[in-house]
Parts: sequence; structure tokens; C-alpha cells
Amino acid sequence: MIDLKQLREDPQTARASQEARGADPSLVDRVLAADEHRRATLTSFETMRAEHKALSRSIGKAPAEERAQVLARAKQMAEEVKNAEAAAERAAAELDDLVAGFGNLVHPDVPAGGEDDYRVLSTHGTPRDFEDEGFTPRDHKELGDILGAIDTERGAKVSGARFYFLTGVGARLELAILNAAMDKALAAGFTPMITPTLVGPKVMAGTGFLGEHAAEVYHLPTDDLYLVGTSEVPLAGYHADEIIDLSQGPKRYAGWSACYRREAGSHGKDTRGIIRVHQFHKVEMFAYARQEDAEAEHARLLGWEQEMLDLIDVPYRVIDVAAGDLGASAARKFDCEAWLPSQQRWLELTSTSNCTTFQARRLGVRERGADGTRPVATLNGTLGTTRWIVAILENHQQADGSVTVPEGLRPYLGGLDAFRPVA
RNA sequence: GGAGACGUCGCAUAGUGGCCUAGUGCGCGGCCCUGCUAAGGCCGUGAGGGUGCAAGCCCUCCGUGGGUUCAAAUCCCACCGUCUCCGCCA
Repeated sequence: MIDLKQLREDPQTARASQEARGADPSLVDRVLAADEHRRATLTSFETMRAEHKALSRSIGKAPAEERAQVLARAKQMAEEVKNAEAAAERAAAELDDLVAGFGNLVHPDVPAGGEDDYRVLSTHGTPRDFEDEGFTPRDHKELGDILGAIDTERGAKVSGARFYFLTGVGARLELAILNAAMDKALAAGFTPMITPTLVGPKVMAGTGFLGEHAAEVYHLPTDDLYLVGTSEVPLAGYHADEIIDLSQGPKRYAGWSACYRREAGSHGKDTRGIIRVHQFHKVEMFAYARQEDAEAEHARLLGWEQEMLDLIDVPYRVIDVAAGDLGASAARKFDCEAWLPSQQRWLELTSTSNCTTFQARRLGVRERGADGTRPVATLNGTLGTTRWIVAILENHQQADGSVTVPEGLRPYLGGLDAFRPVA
């Protein structure tokens, strides 16, 4: 939820943000008009209510001969107050509808434009030259078959397209990635968390996932619960409606969870293997920080992501995602993309967003300030997911179909130095 | 799933239609008293919103949502949550 006071004071920034996202800048003016209407109807209603309350209180004390008359007047007024209240509620609902369509104000340094307008911030490591090594790299699906690590056929048999079994070393590799991520988080001072993966509508809406991308989310209508696409959702809801203490620095949580995504808009995209699936596991960093600390915290989250990527030793680059490709809640987002030899392209492995006060405002997460409370900033970032298996297998494969285990992961695999083809 | 009890300000509790504009205690903060780790006094102390240059004034919130009434923490209905017991499952 955007800050209406800020919008009133500085509509131009909001218009510019809308334009950068490729959204409608005139929404700003419609919101301002609706806001003014809401405040006018509210003031009128509250004034009437105050008069009515005073009149009601006087009934008990009124002299007997006047009582009937005062009562009649109060009855009539009750009706008027009811109408005024309904008008105020309608105005508030109209405003809410407009505000719901408003994404967070984008950070001024974010490149404008859509998916292809990202800015590359840095590149790390060098993709291997397989031609020079004398063989054509296999893709992760084929390696998964050879190693007995990934079974997409049986995943489809049991649950449908985009489901899979991780088997043998595949399962072990996922656990290794997630455990390494948890250790990294622990070392960085995060509180490890295992979260609910079913959440109620309030938290789902509060984190901004029921807006444009509602079709991405699994919903269980019988119980009105949503399956989360990331533990960002329960972790953002964790402190909902609370006043938290950030005087000792940001509150940092590392959530381990299954993640569920409908992938409704991606038919035919990444259908092979486990790049884009309905269910996977993830360790997610989540931080509550002071507004003025948010940008520095964002850089720290990115730093920890990079440390994890160094651990698995794959070539990657960092991009500053363009405004039009940001989620509604994000003011800025950095993705780390690993090189995918089989497709000669970059694949997103981590994503860290600075949501400034957008989520916290709607979820009611505040801290005490000099005078009263104020919303905090929330940030999130990936520390490890099932998808990393793809990058690890492809980048560390050998000509014979075996895969060298990156040094950093060996302690999590009982010292195993390579995955070897199964008979 | 069934039965019962409960849900009030950070915590504890009072409040069963108008004197609740929610009292009290604890905690917390400030000031005062007291020459020392004791004890006491006074004042203040929730959230959200509207309005105003400001001081202030006003509205809302007693688990949530409806309803009755001129008037609801209080009466009615539904739901949610917590606890206890029973059943079922592991």
C-alpha cells in the first residue's frame, strides 16, 4: 500500500514511478480525487455522529415533558447518521479499490522499461568452454536421468506436468543446498524459521500477491487458504499488526519452506526438467528494517546471496531489474542469474527485493518513532532453492556424465566429491 | 467432530443498556522527597483516522463480522481463537 500523505504532497514522483513501470500515471490523480472525496464524506459523517451522541446522552437527563420530543429528534438523526456513514464507507471502498491497483514507488535508480531493460551490475566467474574441453554439455534433465537424480516422468504420472521427484543424489543435493543456505543465514545472524505454507487471505493480500499476480497463487476455497509461493509471505505476516523494536538493528529471519506456484502464464516456457515447477523448496531471507536502513540492508542481502553463489561456484551476473518487471511490492530488485551452458543463457537463481514500507503499511508492521509510530521497511532475498540443482549439474558436469561436487557443498554431502552415472 | 469455560489498554483485572468520555493495580516514563542497595508522593502513559499554523477538538477500536436500540464492552446471531474434557486419527 502506498503512502497517501506522500502522494498528496508529491504527486509528481508517483506519476514518474507509474510511467517507469509502464503503468497509468493518471491513476495518481484519480486516487487524489477519491482521497479528497473520502475525507470530505468522513468529516461530514463524524460531525453528525458527534451531534447525535451528544443528543442521545441528554435523553436520560431530559425533563420528562421534553423527553418524547428529544427522542423523536434523536430517532430521526440516527437515520441521517446511518446514511452519512454509508456514504463515507462507500467513498473509502472506492479509494481502496484505486489504491489496490497502485504498485510501490520505484527507486529512482531503477532502469525504466520492461523485462529486457534490466541493467547488468556485475559478472562473476567465466562460463566454461565445452568445445575446447571436447564435448557438448548435457542439460540438467539428461544429467538428472544419468545420475538417477531427477525423475520428471514419474512426477508427471503422480501429479501432472511441472512436478518431479528428486531421487538419490538429487534429493541429497537439494538438502545440501538448503542446509548450506541455513548455515549461511545462521552465521549472518538470521533467526531460522520453518513457516506455515498455507496462509489466510489477509496476509496473502498484505504481501501484494493477490493483485496482478493472483492467478499465480494456489487457493483452497473450502478453507479460504492460500498456498504460499515463498516463505516471504508468512514471514511478512509474522509481525503483522505489531509494533516492533528495531533499535538493535534489523530483525532478520531465514525461512525454510516448500513453495507453490501455478505458473498460469507460462505455458510452454521452461517445460523441460525442473527449471519452472509447481512445487520446490527454498531458504528465504526476510528482514524488517528502518526506512532509512532499507537500502543498506538490501545491499547486505545481495552480498549474502553472492556468498552462497560463490559456494556453489557457478558463473553468474547481477542485474538491476527494470521497473516494469518489478512486483507490485518492490521498489527495487536485484536478481542473480547463473550461466546455463545447455541453453547459452542466464537463469535466475536469486532475487532480492526492497519493498520499502509498501508491505508493512498494509500489514500494520510499525516501530515507535519520535512522535507516534511509523511503518518499517521489509526486504527479502533468496538464499537457496531447488532450481540451483540445474545450475550446479550443468556447470560442473564432466564428459562422462558425472558431476563434480563444488567444494563448498561437500561438507553437506558427507564429503562426496562427485555424482557418478548410475548403471 | 461433540460438550463446557473464556477472549476488555504491554500484563493482570473491574465493568450485565445512559453516571464508561472504559476504572484500578502492575509495568513503563518524568518530576519531587529521602545523604547510601529501603520506602513514599505527584503527574503522565494504547492504536488508527479526520480537522487545525498550533494548542486543541472530533470520530473509531473492549476477539471478528452482522443485528436490536435514540443509545451497546454490556442484549441477540454467526464466525474466529485459546483452554479443559470426550470422540476420531496418528
